[in-house]
Amino acid sequence: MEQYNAYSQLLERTARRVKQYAQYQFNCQQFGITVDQWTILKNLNQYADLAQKELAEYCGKDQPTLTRIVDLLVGKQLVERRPHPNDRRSFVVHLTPTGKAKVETLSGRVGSIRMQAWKNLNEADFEHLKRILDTIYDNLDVRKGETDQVPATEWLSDKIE
Amino acid sequence: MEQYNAYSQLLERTARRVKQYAQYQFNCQQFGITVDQWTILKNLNQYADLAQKELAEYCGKDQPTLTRIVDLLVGKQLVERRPHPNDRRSFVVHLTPTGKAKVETLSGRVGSIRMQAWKNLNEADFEHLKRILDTIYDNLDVRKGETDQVPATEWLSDKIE
DNA sequence: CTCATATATTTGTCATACTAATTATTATTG
DNA sequence: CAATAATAATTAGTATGACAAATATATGAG
Repeated sequence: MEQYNAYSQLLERTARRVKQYAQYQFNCQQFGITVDQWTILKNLNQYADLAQKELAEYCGKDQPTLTRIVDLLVGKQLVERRPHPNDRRSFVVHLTPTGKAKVETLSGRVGSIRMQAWKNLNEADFEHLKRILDTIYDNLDVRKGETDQVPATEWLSDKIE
Repeated sequence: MEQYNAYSQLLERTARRVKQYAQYQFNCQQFGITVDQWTILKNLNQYADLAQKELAEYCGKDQPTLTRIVDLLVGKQLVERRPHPNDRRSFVVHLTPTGKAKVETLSGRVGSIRMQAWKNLNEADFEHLKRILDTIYDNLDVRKGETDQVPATEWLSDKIE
């Protein structure tokens, strides 16, 4: 039973290092944003003008966290909040021209940075990993069946189109 | 190249859920500590009276983070700082009787909680996962060769003895 | 239509991660 | 031995994550 604790820690430790490595490279190369901020910009560029709730869903963040990241991006003038056409409770987040330019400039460089993690691994490894992580994710759904969240599997395939 | 970004996010998202699920159960069952605090107690119980730097290494935390977690555990009277016998810069962290009792009480229950993540997976999956995560971890060693850190593989095998 | 309920966002609080800088002490070098 | 460099721990600042509560608006039941 002990080993499950160790596996969990291994997973967390690896994820932390992946993020830390990316952030380190972002800093060295003076991207001027954090890895999480990049995630927001990336998704906005892909899907364009999402409400914050949707954006949070796509980015895998909760709403308070998203609000704060959007605040920072607004401060950097990379995105702006626009009123939602049908719902005055809601905002649509829009990439500014500066933001769009940043996505386009950095896209390839982020890709190279991310790639570093996956050296020495092959397609079969990716498939294994994807299946295993999806299984874990679904094992831990606290509110199973109650919500309309995107199943783990679809979520990923959406990203890599 | 895009897919590497998505894999990284998948990994982070899964790790986050594993931690969140465990913390949720800790809270429901009123363990009175966080998952990260548990990691410290667990390692102290296993290795006994480590200097903070060593403890940080074993737990996969950096030193500032460890300092703060130890502060919280001292506040809960689960551990205490003792002077290091040979080095006055350093402290040794010691499990109090209360702390030791807590580790013993919770050990099995934490194991059960952790196990939940790994349902529907078999030994081969664990082996794959371990190998893949270790590969990633070693791919991202920023200061390769410069430090005496524990290689990924040994780190895990140490935990599950 | 009105009231109760649900939803989108924000704010607050605590815990953790990373970086840089500070302090006290130890180790090294000339 | 004295000056310098290295190390253990701490502190400070910023960002993120989880959760609870507050606010404004929308929706649904009667």
